[in-house]
Amino acid sequence: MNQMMNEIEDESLLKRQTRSNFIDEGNGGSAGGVALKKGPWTSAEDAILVDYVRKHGEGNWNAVQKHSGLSRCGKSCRLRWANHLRPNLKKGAFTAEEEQLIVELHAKMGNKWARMAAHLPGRTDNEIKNYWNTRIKRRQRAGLPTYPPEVQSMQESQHDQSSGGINGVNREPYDFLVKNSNAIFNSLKADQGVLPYVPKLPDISANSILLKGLGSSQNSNFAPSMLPHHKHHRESTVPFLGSGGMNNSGFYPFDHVWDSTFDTIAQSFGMQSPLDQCPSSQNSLCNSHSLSNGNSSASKPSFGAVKLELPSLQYPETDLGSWGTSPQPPLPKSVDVMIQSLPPTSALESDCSSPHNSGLLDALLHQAKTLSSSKNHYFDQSSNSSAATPGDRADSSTLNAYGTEWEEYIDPVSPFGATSILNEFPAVCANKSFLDERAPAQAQTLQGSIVKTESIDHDWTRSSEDQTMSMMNIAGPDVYLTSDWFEHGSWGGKNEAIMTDAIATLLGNDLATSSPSQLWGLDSGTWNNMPAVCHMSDLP
DNA sequence: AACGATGCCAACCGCGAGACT
DNA sequence: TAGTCTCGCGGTTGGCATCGT
Repeated sequence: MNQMMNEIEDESLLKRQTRSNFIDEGNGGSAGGVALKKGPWTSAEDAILVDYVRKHGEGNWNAVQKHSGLSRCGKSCRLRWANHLRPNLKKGAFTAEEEQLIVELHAKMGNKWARMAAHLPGRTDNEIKNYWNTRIKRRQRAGLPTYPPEVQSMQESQHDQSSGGINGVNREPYDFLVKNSNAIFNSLKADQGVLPYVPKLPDISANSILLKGLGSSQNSNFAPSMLPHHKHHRESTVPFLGSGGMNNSGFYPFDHVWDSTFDTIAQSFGMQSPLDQCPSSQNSLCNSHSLSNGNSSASKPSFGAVKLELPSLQYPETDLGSWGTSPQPPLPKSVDVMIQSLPPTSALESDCSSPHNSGLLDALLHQAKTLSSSKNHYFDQSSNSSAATPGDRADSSTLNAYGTEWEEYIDPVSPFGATSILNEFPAVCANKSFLDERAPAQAQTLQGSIVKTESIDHDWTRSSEDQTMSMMNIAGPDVYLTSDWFEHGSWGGKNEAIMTDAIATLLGNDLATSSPSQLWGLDSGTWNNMPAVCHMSDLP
């Protein structure tokens, strides 16, 4: 099977390479007399680079060319690694939530793509930049303002509230942060052993950070600290989470910090965010997420559109099994058929799926509303969850910065309407164990964090709110985050049997047969001997 | 079916900042 | 302290895919 896949992929690679005449060895400059290659990367080069990073870790990129024989400059290697090869990259179309966040972040930061990427775990600055540029072009062509009115007013309100924040009226989010961020930080610290690309977190408590500088930009934004940007101080003057970043409710920044943090944590464990749950009750459909072509641009239905996320099109034959990619299950033909036949009205399209379809601006407005609503709803419903504390719930109302209305979701004419979804996709909404439903999505990410679910998740969550939200209370990722199983470092490889059992419980036996050590390409001995916290350079 | 416009993506380039010598 | 190295960021370009006419 793998061989067949590789052959197919090789063919497409060859085709691509032939098309692009990519090798430009003559112009690539030289290092030490060796002509440096430019243009698209081959799978062989990828393999070399991956192997090098596995052995030596990230950094010292110029040494890659010297020591690995790769005819690429260090810059090129770094770029390739950061944008395509590093683990936990989220590929594919931006979710509506991410799009919304990008707009908001850009309103705050401008063209600071790297900083924006820090708030979008798994996304690269290049991706965001490309997205923004095309989006701006589109909007400018349409004669629309760069930012939706909500975002613009939010910007204005930030200035108005520059004296607000922790000492201001709205202290609740801060209290919540203090209460819960230590747990998050602890989780992240433990996570470092599992997630190769989560850099070392400073050994400080979130509490101290919050106390020291929630109002100061330097420390308040801990999302970037989870990323390997060692020089964040460079542009640390732009407030994001700090008091200057508060909106009218004072809760907006935390909303995003939570999203970002949660996403990071969830991704580290191959889980989806609460808004990104694999909703399907049919494993086939869920599995299809990892296999169908989900390269769903804004112009395509994104319902259930998730693709097998190869690091790139040029990445067909690199054996990344040791990086967490286990052989993918066979693709049921019916899955593709089903997905391709999905009517466009079900899509959570970024540009034109608003109920009114009156244009880009309306679509963005609609997005903002729906996203806000979904967040509110999740937090409201998951009252028993450790992820949704009373503070959360209390402040969920303040998430209504965009004047959201839950009723939109059950609007029968809305593309997000519960009835329409239920009617059109009965398989999606068939009743089944929530654990069973969640399993495939989690499994996909566990196998390498290279697949993701897309807006299908939002749609389904809304459409089957009653049953699913209650299930989330016991099955949400927060449960795992706060479990002893996690805290005590089982993920770090202390006990593979426990790990495997846990995965079996969570994912079902099929997927759990890939043990953690297998997922990481380690023999069980190595796995068991690994420290609870390890780093990529520790991996063989 | 052909063609142009547009979208999307990957990669390169130049520059600046910090680290190192 | 100055020069060099390394890294990361943002801007830009080029090529393929897709869409619309």
